[in-house]
Amino acid sequence: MQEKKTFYITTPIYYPSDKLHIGHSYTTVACDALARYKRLCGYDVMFLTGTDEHGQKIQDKAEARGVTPKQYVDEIVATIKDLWKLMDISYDRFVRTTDDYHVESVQKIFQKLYEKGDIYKGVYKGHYCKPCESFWTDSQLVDGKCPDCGREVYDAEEEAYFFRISNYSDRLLQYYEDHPDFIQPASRKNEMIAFIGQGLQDTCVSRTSVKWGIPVTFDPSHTIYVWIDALSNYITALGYGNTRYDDYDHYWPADIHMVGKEILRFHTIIWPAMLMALDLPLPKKVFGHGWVLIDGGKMSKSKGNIVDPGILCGRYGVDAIRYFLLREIPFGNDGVFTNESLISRINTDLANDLGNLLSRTAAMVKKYFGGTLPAQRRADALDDELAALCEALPGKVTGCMDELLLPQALMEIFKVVQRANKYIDETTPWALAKDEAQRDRLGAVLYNLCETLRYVAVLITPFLPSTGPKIADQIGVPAELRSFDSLGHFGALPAGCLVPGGEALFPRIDAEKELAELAAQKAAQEAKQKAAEAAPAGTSAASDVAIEHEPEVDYDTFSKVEMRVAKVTACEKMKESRKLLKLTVFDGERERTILSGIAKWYEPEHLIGKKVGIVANLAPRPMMSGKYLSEGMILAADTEDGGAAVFFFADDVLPGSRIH
RNA sequence: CGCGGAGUGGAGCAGUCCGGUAGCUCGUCGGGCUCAUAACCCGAAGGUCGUAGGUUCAAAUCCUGCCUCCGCAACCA
Repeated sequence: MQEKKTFYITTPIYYPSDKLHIGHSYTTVACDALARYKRLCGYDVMFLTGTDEHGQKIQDKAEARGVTPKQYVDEIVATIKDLWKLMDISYDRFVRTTDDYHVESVQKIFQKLYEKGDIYKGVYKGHYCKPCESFWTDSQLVDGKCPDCGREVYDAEEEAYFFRISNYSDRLLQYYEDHPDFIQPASRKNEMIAFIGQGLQDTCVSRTSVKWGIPVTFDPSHTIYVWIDALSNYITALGYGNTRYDDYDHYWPADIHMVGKEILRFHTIIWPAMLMALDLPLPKKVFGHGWVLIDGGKMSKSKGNIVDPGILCGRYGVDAIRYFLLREIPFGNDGVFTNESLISRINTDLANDLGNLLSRTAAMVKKYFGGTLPAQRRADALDDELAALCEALPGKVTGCMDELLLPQALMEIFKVVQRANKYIDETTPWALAKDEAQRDRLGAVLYNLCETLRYVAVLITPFLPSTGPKIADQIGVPAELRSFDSLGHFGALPAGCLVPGGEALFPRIDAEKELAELAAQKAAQEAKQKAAEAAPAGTSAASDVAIEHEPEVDYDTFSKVEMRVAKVTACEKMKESRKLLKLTVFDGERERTILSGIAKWYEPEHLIGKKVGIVANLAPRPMMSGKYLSEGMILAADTEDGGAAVFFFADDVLPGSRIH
């Protein structure tokens, strides 16, 4: 017996420092559809996802919460697995970078690269400020002195391990040339080539300052930094360097690494270089997909526009959300999520076209034939186009999937749905039903519709895993006719099959009402939030803005922050920056310079003469590679649109007054 | 001159590599049908393809300048 062809596909491993949002769902759902499709086509599929659990940020968050880092990530990983279960993600394996076997493998990989000379112990040459216990590079110094305290610094070195990636520039470029499909979409390939062209710096692959990480075996004061730890998950999860799994030889190299465009560089430069250094084959394809944008911008907490996939699935159904993501986001580009477009997709495609086609077909079989299709059928030339379209569909969808054109694959399926709706108009079954002589013809028409729906049901299942079987159930498709192979020729559905029908697949949404309700919910949440802000002691349990809290501080700690009123004496735009305004303020004693990222929302002339709040004892900060020094911070709040609102004080407040 | 993307009917996009009647989805308008989830089917209107020049028999498409928007990087202490 011939061995099945394998297909290995991976998502990035996600960083569990927060709840996942719709963007993570997008990546994962896309991989899931591909994995399911390949399984349907008979491939031996390995679909890997997981979490990247080390690093400073997790360490900090855990500390703030008063739990160990492991406890912290365990909790979040549980919610991630719940989300994937909810979203019908059929992953075969879930790798965590804190898993023992992964740790063991990563340590071996690090050691091997070190022994080969691809990792070497190097130093950051720089400058050390003893009182501040801080390490600075040349560019960070201000006038050759410590940027924090302005004191003298010593020449010093901090040790770290480096990966000799510079050695691999030429081989990487050569590989791109020999494998034109390695980086997808092609437009991003040029970016990567340009990046390498600038010259690759050896990458720092260890930290001494981060404790929450995998220790370097032969030098335990170092932990392994993200690249080697995280990227290698794609092979450790197959058992490379460990005994937990044993299918590295079976599945590697990966067919597709699916990643967001922001991490494409690491997957097409660092990761292949690592594999070259390990003398391992490279993945066949790295696909950098676009982002799910909200109202034309990136999701961000300060904008309060994080879309929670769990809530959406609860409201509209998992398959509706999966459909939207897979259909609406163009191949390799960014796509925009709005409630309007989501509802519109659900109504027009899923409810009107697909759901209604099933509903009207099942209703007619029931009405005219009591729910059982007759064996007596009379064909007509009108049927040919529909049948031909169905028979061509599996090939078309496969073609799209091989090219990773997921929206196009769905469009092909829906073309058939639309053709079937048109077929009903052409054949007018309700007219045939009035003429007893046309009974055979009517039977054929309804049979063809059921058979068309069978094709649709089978092929749509990888995208909409619960809708496909629901369609098949409603037209009584036997189990053996739900396979890809059963789509060989149009007409396989047995005669006399029972068509039970059922509930509407996707109830139509009253868009106006729904949008009004969503708006009302949003307003209610905002009001709740405002109320919570007005009453600081109150608990704001529900809010669509994820509020991140700092650990509680005592009064002494708070009083260490010296906030004062200052008068803006001068203010100008900076030609080097679009975001920064350079303000000169009088703080009661002296004038100081503060750079503030509010240029987008304030004109300099509107600020001059105003009294603003500043943090007066914030350590001065060199900016723009040390060209400027910012001596403090202007108090401002985030606005709804992601902008900033500066606090202004009344005329009778004197510059220098303390703010408590 | 830091890097990159984008500007096409009301909205969102394709077409641009390889010049030759400007296409799709939604929306609007008109018609048809009544099996169905006020769903389905047919038809129409609507665009000087950001802008100014250039190359050409011919430019959304190639070249040059300019304008606007958006990411990224330096940076928002």
